[in-house]
Amino acid sequence: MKKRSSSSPEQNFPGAPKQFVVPFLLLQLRDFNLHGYQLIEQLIKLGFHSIDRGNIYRILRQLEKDHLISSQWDTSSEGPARRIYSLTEAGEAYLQSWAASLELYQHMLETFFSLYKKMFVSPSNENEYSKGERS
Amino acid sequence: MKKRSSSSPEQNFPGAPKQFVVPFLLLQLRDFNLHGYQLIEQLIKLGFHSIDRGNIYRILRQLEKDHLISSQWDTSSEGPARRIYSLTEAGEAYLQSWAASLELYQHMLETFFSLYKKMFVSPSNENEYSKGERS
DNA sequence: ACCATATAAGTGTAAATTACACTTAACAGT
DNA sequence: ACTGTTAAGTGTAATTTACACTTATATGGT
Repeated sequence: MKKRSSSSPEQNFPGAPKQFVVPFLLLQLRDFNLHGYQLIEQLIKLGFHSIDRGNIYRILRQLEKDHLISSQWDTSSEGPARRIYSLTEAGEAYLQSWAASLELYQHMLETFFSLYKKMFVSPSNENEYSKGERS
Repeated sequence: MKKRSSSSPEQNFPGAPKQFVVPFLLLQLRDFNLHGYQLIEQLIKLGFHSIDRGNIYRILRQLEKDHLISSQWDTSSEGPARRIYSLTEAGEAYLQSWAASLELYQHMLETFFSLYKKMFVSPSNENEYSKGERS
């Protein structure tokens, strides 16, 4: 029954959405076979502070169900057993399609900042842009 | 009881998350006082295809509850009444904090693509990078 | 022996968000 | 009267996220 932050202004930049996390996970697995704990560490290094580790494990299990990654237990090294993930061929294709999507996000962000930085446009005819209805 | 696309690879790039939509809404209202329908049209022009119009109206009502935007009915023009939104001072501050957050997203995307494009690194010592465990 | 810490992989679940379908209302044109 | 466009919603199942908690192996300190 507790209330969470929602969209209220006090705090911002919640955990990056799955749409960001998934392509990063796949990208890392393209170059190395890694286990969840390592993947999470890498994500944090890449800027994903405040990610929920539990949910990352869930995302990995889901990606495996979708046959985009595969796993096998590694009991060879010391410490608790690790589930080593690797990217499947389907996963590589999926990563490619994600890259295309992220390019769209990138263009949107560029658009945002190009508009955002137009703070003080042409003060001479301000009436054209001043607050009011547009035709 | 119907199943939705989930994270399965067949289709990608779902509607951009609220985290993207909100700053764009606020940015538009910084320069013009607009009503929901216009804001939605602008979003679509900016690349937000497949947004849910109903949810945008809900987001606007929520932003108003949070005192980030304010509205008033406009019955002057023909057609159905419009709810004209304008950005509050708190909303401007919120937009600024969102801009900072979006910069972080931008850096992440840059990182993604710089890693992603490193497709075929130094084939001479491929064994260093070939699939296998990292130390 | 006992405790704390680090590593590793989870589970439980309330709250928030998203997707998809549907509704209401004003006005314009045929 | 019916169709189309503009405008602003509501209902709600499915999905995602946030926060709390659990299990287990091994190491180092007291």
